Amino acid sequence: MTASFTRSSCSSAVTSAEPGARPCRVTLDGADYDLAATLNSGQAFRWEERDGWWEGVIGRRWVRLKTETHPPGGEGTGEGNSIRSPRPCVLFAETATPVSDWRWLTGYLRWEEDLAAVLAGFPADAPMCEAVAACRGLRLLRQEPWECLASFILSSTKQIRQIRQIVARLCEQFGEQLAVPKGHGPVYSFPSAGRIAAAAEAELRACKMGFRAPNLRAAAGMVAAGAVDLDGLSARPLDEARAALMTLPGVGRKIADCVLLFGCGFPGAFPVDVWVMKALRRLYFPGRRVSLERLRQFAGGHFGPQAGYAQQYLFHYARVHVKLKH
DNA sequence: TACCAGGAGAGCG
DNA sequence: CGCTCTCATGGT
Repeated sequence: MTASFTRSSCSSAVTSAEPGARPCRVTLDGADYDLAATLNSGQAFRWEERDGWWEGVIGRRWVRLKTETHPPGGEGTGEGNSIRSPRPCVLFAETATPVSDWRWLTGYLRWEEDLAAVLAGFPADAPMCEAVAACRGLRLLRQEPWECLASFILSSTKQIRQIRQIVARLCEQFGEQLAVPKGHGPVYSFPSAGRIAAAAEAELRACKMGFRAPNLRAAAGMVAAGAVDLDGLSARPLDEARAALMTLPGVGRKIADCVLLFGCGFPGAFPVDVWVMKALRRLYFPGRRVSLERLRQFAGGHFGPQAGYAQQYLFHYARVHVKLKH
């Protein structure tokens, strides 16, 4: 099942003297997409919920999103949570400027990905079944590699909430202002590697990124100079791409795997952070001492070709579970 | 107050 | 190899 049915409406006036200010809408059909879980599960850091919409920036476009999910059997089917029956889901999207081709959006969201096929590749053990049941509709995104890389260089030993604040300051300070509909506050593009490389370390530290500032600046310089070709990574073998990323300062195994999974489309990349580490130990090795490297080894063999997707379910499941306790 | 946060990298035995 | 320490900042 793919989301092939598209309805869109744009103002066709192209000669307007006002840059922006002409909203454009589209409606896309799909299935099983939890926008809140997906945009708020520590993959991307620029989405905010306002008035029932998720507002954010993709590339150089402001956009806001909303979904409506319909139960497949109509009324009277109760809360039956059968994994086997996908729930139809409609996406509403609005931009500030005219759009004729929406692939930049469907690609970012992986809107047309067959989630059931992905889930079918997960191991059928109890922990994964629980995670899948608890995080229905959770998706991976396909982000721009540079924004993903820079964001995760800033992520080390930071809470997700703070990563968002730092990224917001960085964009406000060094990004370019984008068109928004009337009544909305200003938004900014994610600054290019060249722009960040040209900034002084003190300017970056003013964004409250602390000791990560020299790493971000140096990594930006290497990317801007072509020392690491981010857009070429997806065509290389996983191990090679990872090694290339790890030549960048501030990029170790975990952050490299985040970029490979969220930005470069490697489905087998499996980032192990403190949350996933705790989840793996508690769910699969209770009462035993297992090293980080051993956990990675286990994950690579146990979760199959969609290991990265499984990791996102474990991560989100672990975080939501902790939040429920408070 | 003490501890933790989607870590990395250096120094040590 | 595996362990420990530090880095900067804000939230609980």
